[in-house]
Amino acid sequence: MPDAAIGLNAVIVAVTEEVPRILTVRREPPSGGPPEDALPFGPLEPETDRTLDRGLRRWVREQTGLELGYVEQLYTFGDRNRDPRESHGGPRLVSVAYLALVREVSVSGDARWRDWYEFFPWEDWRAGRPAVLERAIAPALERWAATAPEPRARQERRERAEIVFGLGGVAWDGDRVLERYETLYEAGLVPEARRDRIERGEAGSFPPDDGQPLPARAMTLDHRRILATALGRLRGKLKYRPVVFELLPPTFTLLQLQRVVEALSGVRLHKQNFRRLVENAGLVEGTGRQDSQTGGRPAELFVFRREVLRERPAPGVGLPGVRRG
Amino acid sequence: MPDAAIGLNAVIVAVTEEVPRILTVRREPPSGGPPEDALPFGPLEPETDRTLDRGLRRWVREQTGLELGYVEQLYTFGDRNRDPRESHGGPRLVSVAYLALVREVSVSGDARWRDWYEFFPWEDWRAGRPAVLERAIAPALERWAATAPEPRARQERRERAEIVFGLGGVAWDGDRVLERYETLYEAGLVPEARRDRIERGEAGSFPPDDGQPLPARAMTLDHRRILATALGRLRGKLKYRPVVFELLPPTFTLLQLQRVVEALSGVRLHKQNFRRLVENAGLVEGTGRQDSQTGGRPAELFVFRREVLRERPAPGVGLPGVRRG
DNA sequence: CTCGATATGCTCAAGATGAGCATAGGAGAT
DNA sequence: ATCTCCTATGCTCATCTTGAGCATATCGAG
Repeated sequence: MPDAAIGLNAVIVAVTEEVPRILTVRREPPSGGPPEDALPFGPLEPETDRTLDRGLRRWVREQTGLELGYVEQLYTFGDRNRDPRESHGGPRLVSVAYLALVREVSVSGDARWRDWYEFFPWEDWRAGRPAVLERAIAPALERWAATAPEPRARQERRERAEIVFGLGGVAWDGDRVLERYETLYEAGLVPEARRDRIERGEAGSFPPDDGQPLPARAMTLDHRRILATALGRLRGKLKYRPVVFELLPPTFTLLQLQRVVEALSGVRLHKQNFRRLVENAGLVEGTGRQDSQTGGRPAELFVFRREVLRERPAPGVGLPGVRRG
Repeated sequence: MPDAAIGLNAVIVAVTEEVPRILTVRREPPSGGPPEDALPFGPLEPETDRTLDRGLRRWVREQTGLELGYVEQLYTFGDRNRDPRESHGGPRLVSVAYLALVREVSVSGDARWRDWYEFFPWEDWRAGRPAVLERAIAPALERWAATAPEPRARQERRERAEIVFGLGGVAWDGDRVLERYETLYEAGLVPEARRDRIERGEAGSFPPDDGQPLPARAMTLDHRRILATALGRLRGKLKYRPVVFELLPPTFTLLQLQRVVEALSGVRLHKQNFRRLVENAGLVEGTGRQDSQTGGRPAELFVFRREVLRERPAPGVGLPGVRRG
């Protein structure tokens, strides 16, 4: 049975000051050149790592000094030539990606926290519909659609662009982060699409926008795809599992909770309805104590109510009162 | 970088005559003995399989003659000693499991279709709360809880049993298939738990019910765990993506649609509300033609409405009017 | 043409959601 | 002291969704 190497990637998420952040390290790209942002990653040690997530925890500890708590498997990436070294005799690299949620924010080594919306500016609707959508994405996707050879394919590309980016009257669906990234990749609007094609020797003239990638931070290899997978999964999970609390201190105000949910989902919520939902769902419990750092009337401090797991089949925060863009 | 072997597993689902079926093959267990049920599986060929799902399609074709359509990655299983051959010098085996939905039901080789509820009888609530819950599962889990060494651990086991199996007044959550299977595994109520412990040389006296596994069909290795993962994922996905239609002929009556949803989710639905939901959601479109095989008033034939993908962010069938057990 | 069976239409109460008004209770400025 | 600016928190109300069930339609079989 032929062999392959198993890699482990971690998307480590924290939210501080209303900014969702992910932990990155700096790595030289395999083809040489200046260091790029990367997710913490490393190989599984088949001899010593009893389970995949233990291997992951070991690697993260070694690279960043962080002890992970909540961890969840995301997806396994195994296309050939994810890493260009494969074409030069390297082994087939299959990577298992994980999502981790943490509270702490002190890291060591070359690790640093970055706002995840630097990598996906079009995903943050908290200040309204991002301008990059109309200004850059919509016209570039229209050029992409127009250059398809068949009328049928042009139609399909337009439809896809409208559905995933909420153009032409279609509603925005926050969870489709990965579909949006993949559409941009196929349209040649992210620099890694071009880089990958060059490395594979397929530098055709095909996608029209190769010269002007969108204003967003890139990552090494396919790490931005992994990040998009993580963001989409987390946004979805928020709605039916009480995972936000992994990102909050043990005690918090309802506005803090709301801000974290907003940071992750990328939309602003209606405050009163948010509280009603969270309280009626029995997700939280007042402590009687107050937080006077609010700059206004002091807010009550709440804790997560574990019993909710007994009472409700799928307790999550939902997104009450999303402001329609 | 040390190497490992990549395996690919397929959970292939079809629904015929209101029975959800999965495709199994017969395989000798690694330790010898009579053949057991297994999921179609085989190694990734790093040289020839460009992507993981291509490798999977190739293997399924070779083993069963089936061409897969809809395919979705489920989970990657990588614990050490999933396959006992590892302890005898074999390579570390990491398996990527996939879910596939098909319509066709003719297969070749030693492949055969099996009712998936044979493997999980407690998951089928269509004829009311399964008797095995009260008769066997609840008391066995209580024994398991009672034998925990610490009072705290006893409490935690009871709570877990109640939450995942809907005991003691907790509502049944159809999606938690995997959590239920894993609870039974830890409690020693499925034969593979005992088998794995013996193979690892840990045949302690610890779980109390080792002698009397539940009346359910087992599978080789950890394939029943993979199957539980698939069932849970499919039940969840049903609610927010129009995947049922992958299992139906292009044209169908609303009752056929309802029966397939019921077969998968394991609960009976309120008919009128189901139609209202499905029609209001714009998931289907009448064709004007009728099916007169109903044994009653002829039913209109419907088709899936692709446009729904444009209109709704998360179109799925939901489960309106679940009869509370 | 009546029975049994299923399809399909409709109603109605209860609950959830979207949106906004109104009041409460702090801190800092005047 | 009191005014002003904040944020917290309580409450209302129209609208939509859901759960449940009644009533009627339309077929085949006897």
